[in-house]
Amino acid sequence: MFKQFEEKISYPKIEESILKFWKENQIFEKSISLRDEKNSFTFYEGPPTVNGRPGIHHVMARTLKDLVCRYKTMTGYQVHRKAGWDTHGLPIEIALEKELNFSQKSDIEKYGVAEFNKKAKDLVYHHIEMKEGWRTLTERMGYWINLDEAYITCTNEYIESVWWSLKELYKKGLIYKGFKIVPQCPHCETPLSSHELALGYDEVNDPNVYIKFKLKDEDASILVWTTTPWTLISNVALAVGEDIDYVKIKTEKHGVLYLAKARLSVIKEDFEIIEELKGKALLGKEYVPLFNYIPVDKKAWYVISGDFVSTEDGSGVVHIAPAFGADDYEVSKKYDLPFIQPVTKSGRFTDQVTDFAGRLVKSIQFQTHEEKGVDPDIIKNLKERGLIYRAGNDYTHSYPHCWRCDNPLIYYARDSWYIRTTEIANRMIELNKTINWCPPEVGAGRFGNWLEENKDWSLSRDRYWGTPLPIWLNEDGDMIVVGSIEELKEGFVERDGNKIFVKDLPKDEIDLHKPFVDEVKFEKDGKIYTRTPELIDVWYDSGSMPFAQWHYPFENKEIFESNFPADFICEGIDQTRGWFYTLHAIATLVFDNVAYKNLIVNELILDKNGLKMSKSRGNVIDPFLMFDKYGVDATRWYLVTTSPPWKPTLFDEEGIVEVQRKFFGTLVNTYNFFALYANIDKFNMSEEFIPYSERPEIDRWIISKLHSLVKEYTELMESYDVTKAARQVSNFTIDQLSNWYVRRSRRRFWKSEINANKLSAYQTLYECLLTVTKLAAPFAPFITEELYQNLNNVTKKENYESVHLAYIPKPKFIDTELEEKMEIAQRVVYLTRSIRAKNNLKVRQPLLKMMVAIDKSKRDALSKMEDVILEEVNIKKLIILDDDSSIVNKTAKPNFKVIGPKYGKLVKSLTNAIKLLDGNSIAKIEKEGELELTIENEKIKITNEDIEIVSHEIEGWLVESEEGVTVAVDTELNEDLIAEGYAREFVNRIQNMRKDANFDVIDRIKVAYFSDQKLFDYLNKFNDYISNEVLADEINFNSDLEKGFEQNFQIADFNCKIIIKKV
RNA sequence: GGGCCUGUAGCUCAGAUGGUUAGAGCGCACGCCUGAUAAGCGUGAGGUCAGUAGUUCAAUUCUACUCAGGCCCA
Repeated sequence: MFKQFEEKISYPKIEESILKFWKENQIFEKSISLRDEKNSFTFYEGPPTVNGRPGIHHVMARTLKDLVCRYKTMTGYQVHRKAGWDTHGLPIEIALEKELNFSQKSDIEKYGVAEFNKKAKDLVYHHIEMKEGWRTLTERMGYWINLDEAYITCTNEYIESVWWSLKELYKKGLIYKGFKIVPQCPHCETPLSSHELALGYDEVNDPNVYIKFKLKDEDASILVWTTTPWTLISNVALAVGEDIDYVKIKTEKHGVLYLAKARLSVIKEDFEIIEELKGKALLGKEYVPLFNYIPVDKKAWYVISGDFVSTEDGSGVVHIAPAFGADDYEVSKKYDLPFIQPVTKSGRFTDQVTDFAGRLVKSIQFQTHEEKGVDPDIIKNLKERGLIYRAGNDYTHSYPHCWRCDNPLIYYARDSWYIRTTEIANRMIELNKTINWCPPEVGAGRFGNWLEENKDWSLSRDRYWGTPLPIWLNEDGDMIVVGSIEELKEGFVERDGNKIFVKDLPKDEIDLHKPFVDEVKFEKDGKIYTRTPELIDVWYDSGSMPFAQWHYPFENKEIFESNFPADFICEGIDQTRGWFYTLHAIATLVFDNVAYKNLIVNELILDKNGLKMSKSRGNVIDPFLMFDKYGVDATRWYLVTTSPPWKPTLFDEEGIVEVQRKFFGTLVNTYNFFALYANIDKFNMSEEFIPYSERPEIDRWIISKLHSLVKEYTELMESYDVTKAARQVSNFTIDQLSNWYVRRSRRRFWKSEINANKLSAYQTLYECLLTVTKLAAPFAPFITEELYQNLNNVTKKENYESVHLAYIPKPKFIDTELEEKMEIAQRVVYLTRSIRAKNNLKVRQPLLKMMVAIDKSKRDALSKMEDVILEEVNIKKLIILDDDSSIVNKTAKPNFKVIGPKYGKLVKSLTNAIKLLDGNSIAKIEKEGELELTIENEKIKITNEDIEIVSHEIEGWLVESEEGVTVAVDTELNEDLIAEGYAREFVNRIQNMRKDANFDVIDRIKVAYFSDQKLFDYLNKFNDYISNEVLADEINFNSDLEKGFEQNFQIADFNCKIIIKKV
């Protein structure tokens, strides 16, 4: 027996039981072990940072990852997939600082690095395993990935692989220490890399200040604009553009000022232009420094030239502080300007800056409190000295913020370690061209541009919880780079004044983290090497996962080699400069290869109003809530089908409801219909298989449609267009299978004894259901499993334990001609229904005849579909009209695609001429294939191809027309038709009563009714028909049935009481 | 300021190698059908395909610019 679904299905409940089934039978494990290892498809899991709870956007990315892997499995590939967790770095440290109530970085030192790191490790493991955490989400949503052998970035093995790769880079001369302007987070007291910078731009209001720099040798000032007043203390020069036009103006209040002519709009008072001059003329002018806290050793405070100066904002003069800007630093080297660095790595002024010593340069939000920056006080100071032209705090722009603590960054000159990625930038660009990006524009555009502007990778971080930079230095700056634990063992530690070699330490004391690694020292040629204290960028960790997840090259050499590069990865667009970049950069650096061949980029998920989801707006969607309400399948299906992954998705719960009702509801309903009748007929696919060629037209049609679907689906999936693939499955199920095939074929299931025709219907519907189930399986893994089990457990046609171990079938029976035929039939039916609807003619009322005018080439197809059409529209006779039929009025329409290229400019006049052609001329073209016309004094022979002939009305009939098909319906009724209509009404009432009375579909009944004699006269003619339809053994007029089920009706003008009773 | 994407019905989205009637679902109104039945189907209202200019016999589609929104970069 096929299992029937209850009327009210609880999808979440089914999903729970499927999860159990998978677990007990190890289906996931089998989906890998049962596939040929030589036919592998490699997927890399981008490790989420295990920090806090997962959200709906994680469900999106994980659905895409999962469905591609499941699909590949179902096409025969072996798809290994290791989960991974990103466990190092600032996000974890910050979460922990919060927990420990620390307010600044130095608290960690006070607390003890060893203890801090131990806590960090505990925290990440807790986040992985906690309730409603990562493991729960992954399992509940059916994301199949190996969680038990996940790679975890904070293990010794992982770090050792990372170290190995760094040593490889060192050997290639790609690692160096440099003094550069870097984005520095004063809160976290660490530099960030440019890709981290990309993660944290925010719209903010900054100071908008115009300052007067007094010139030494004339009574005038240069007007300078800045948004960072705190950098003025380090000012050493002013830059102008040599070719920019400047003006010298006189004002009442502020005296004589120099500024760019194009920026005069900043002067809000009356002024007089005294002189116009080029920037060149200003070069060398000396000015009085604003501050002199710090003595300088070189010539400073004069006007220099800078090609970066623009007149787009400000005053057209840029103040130069070499310690705080990349342009400033570069130009200062060119002019040999002094370097003033009065700010510490934590963003505070040094004691040298007496008035502001210890003050923060920017406001910072600490865990416990906010501390204000120094800008307002500097402005106040300058104002008191009359040096401010104008000061506000209203300059709105996007400014980089720390991606984890949200505080504004400062550009800051300092020492740090770099990877020379610029050396392989061209190679990265080249390799990138071989990657299949979905969508392509992100790869060519966003990522491509990024590669072209490549800067060296700022690798080091001044933090605690992360992979240590494996570099040891001696006092001369000579370095040792450690590439493995073996090499580390050559070092020693000092314990109680004793020197102990690392190799002699117990194994569990060797922890590739701070503070242990800092203890280790090396001795070479009599010199002592100590570790440089920095960690590496956490993004380097995740970018190393292709090899580090396998502890390569220390173990698993073959596995790594056969699984590199990945065939497929999939992450959010925010990873363009994150993981996508670090994977690509490291693969290019270490292996001179790509790290992935195909990738799907997914966009943000917004709320239904298009706003970003955020806790403060309260519009965050909890994935677990969706799962409990609608189930995982509907949520997954909705996310994938509502818009392509690479377009922002507006998340609307209503959408899930609709998906569930329309697609899943229809699919399950269709299955239930099948199960109902198959059970009655004891059908189980053990019957003789009826070859497609011997099946009725409608069966061959749906089979052909099904196989066309498989073909299209496969093509789309192969090109990673998963949204379209799923939409096709849904359209087929709803429109073709349910609304046409099943509806058209219903009678075959519920009528008559079992014969070839009925068997054919069962076999056809079974195949459709089974195939649709398989196609939908990667997207909706649960309900498809349930359906597959229900179908296959009875028939035992396949011996796969799970739909996910089955194979996507190959399309083999496609009959395009037949599909086209049915399309014509469907069009005729729709047109006919439209006529009936417009004229209020119920379908239950049979009509005598209809006529169809259609192009010659399609007449044959139409006549083959006659039965389907007539039955569907309840009309007795179909007349297909010939060309020379005089009842059709024909006009001609130009076929622009043909005449356009042929006649060019004549098209306009020709169009008019064609539209004016009369019936005779059209008939002539139809008969002779051509007609001569004179257009603008040119003789033109138009042929059949040049025009399209449209039949648009039939005299005296109700007519509808569309795309070259014209349908006309004869609405005249006679007594027989009326009688038959009544009989149908009567049947309909009884069927409804059977339903209301809860009779079984196969129960036989007796019928009795009371009504007008006239109605009886009509109905009596159709007694056999009625009995047959309602399974009645007898029908009696004007008699009663004891204890029968009775109801009163109105049939046309007659009142009627009907009583039915089971036999 | 630069790059990329988006702009089609009240809403969510399709589509068109440029061809004269631009589609679907949801919502609304009115019908219909129903032995799958708390489904289904049809009809109707609703669109200057963001705007302007250009290329073309023909532009919603191609090009340029403008406007609006998003993401990214400076």
